[in-house]
Amino acid sequence: MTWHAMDDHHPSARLRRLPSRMLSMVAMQADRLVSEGLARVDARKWHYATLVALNEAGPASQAELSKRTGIYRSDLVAVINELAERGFVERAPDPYDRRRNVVTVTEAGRRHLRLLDKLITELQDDVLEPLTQPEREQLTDLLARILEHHSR
Amino acid sequence: MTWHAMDDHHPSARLRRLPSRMLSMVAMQADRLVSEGLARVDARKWHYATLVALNEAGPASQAELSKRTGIYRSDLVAVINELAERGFVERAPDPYDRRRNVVTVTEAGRRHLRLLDKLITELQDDVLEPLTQPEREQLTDLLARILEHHSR
DNA sequence: CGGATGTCAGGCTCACTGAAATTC
DNA sequence: CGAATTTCAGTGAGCCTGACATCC
Repeated sequence: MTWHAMDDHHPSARLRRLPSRMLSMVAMQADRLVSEGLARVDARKWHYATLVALNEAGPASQAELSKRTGIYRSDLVAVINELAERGFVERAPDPYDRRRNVVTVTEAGRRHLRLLDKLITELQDDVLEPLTQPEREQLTDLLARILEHHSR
Repeated sequence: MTWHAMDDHHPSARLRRLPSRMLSMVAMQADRLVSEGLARVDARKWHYATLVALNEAGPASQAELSKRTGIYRSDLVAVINELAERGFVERAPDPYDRRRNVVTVTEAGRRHLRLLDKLITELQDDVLEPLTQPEREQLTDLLARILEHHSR
């Protein structure tokens, strides 16, 4: 839905506690915090997702990366372009399967990932600030169960 | 971020438990369920939000409705158009303040809202299916606190 | 005058589709 | 051949800005 800042607004009681609506709004708040935080170091969420995937499971084709990160194959092109421009990954044709590109993290990429990891951790902390540690775990558990349930 | 169905994919462990990412994904799942459900009766989320707001607090100007629902005042125009086309609301110039329109629910609108209310309740149930009742309350409580915290 | 209101015309991002070209 | 891969072009929705005319 289209909600702007609800600072001084008074949505109806029925709307205020609608789970799907709250999920949208909280997701939007979280997204904003994370995106703005990452923008301060000229990064985007996808950069982080891609670098994490590459770092944890090694070099991969773009199709493989798409599966690991959940980014669409068609959108991954631009992400890899951006990361390559910044020198964080290298894209080279796969000699064993010439349809593919092999994407590899560079040393600069690994350095950048360490920075992003720190930043992301802080930003998650900002998002969840009002919750205690056990509450945060509760939230992620509940979300994980919903997520898994709707992914068959 | 851009995630498609993650049925058979294996996102890295670090990504899988990222709160902001989980929030985005669950919100997207919920949004999809709700939007598809509402589409079956030719309705959109905004229709519901607007009808609820009108029904609970009475006729209002579009600016007032924007505050109640969180829909941008520029986007509300189209929503009111759609609801008016379907005969669910009436838009009339306010005789006491000629800048404004007064938007009023019709009887058909009230009937439609009762239908939507039933539908929305079922859809929330679908979204939260894997959770027990106390867990659902826990989730909405946690979300409400985050929401409120980031709205100053 | 400053400020609110309804409206329109865009902006940008995001999720997603489709198709073409190449290679397996 | 059918299937997979990269890439590009484009759609449609959602969020948001800006501007204009009108009226308080």
